[in-house]
Amino acid sequence: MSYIGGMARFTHPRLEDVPLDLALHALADPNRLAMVARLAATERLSCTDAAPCESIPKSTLSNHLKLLRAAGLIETTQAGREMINTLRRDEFDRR
Amino acid sequence: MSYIGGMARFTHPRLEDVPLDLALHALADPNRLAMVARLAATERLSCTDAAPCESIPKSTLSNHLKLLRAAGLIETTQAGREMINTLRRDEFDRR
DNA sequence: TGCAATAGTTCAATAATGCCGAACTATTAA
DNA sequence: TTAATAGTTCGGCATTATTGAACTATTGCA
Repeated sequence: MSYIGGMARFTHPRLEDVPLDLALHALADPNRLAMVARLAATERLSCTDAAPCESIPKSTLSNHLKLLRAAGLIETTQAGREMINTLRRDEFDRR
Repeated sequence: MSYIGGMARFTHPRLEDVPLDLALHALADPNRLAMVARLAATERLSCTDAAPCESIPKSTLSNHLKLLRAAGLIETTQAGREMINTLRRDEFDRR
């Protein structure tokens, strides 16, 4: 039994619950900013593919994405063993 | 001998020399964000008057303003024994 | 003048955050 | 069932931030 594009596992905040300084903090890092730029250009990137460069360890990458998620900037859904990330443009544009 | 509104003592970066993530970092703090909001509303505030609340020690306050200055967001000039801060709106609007 | 008061800066120590390796979970493929 | 892939979690080290104390600069006043 398998299901595709699972709902699961990640919680996303309502935009009105994210304080502005939290969103700014998430963007206030060169690597995270680059990741957001990639997402803005590409839409739908796995965790690994979102990486701005090879040298960043996957635990750090995972943590960056967690922060961006908590800031309401990205949405993550599971597809197979990959975690697909997309930009939440509504949020991004509104700020 | 006394002079008014001295040039002195603080260096301000050229806007094009400030990386975006540095500017975002400066804003990514609730207290600094509140200070910028006060400056946006009031224009011309001394260090002490820019404080978002009483409980913040002056050394911290001074440090916050130094960061905002380094981020190109505010301009500081000396007037007597007060340091007058103003928002650099050009920068603020451009970002 | 000189002394006290005011406004803010600097510095060093502690407190708080962030990064990353290692171990772990989940899913798919063979 | 075993191995490989994709990512998460956690604990410890490293980097940053906060802040009290000492200092500098300017002004007011006796």
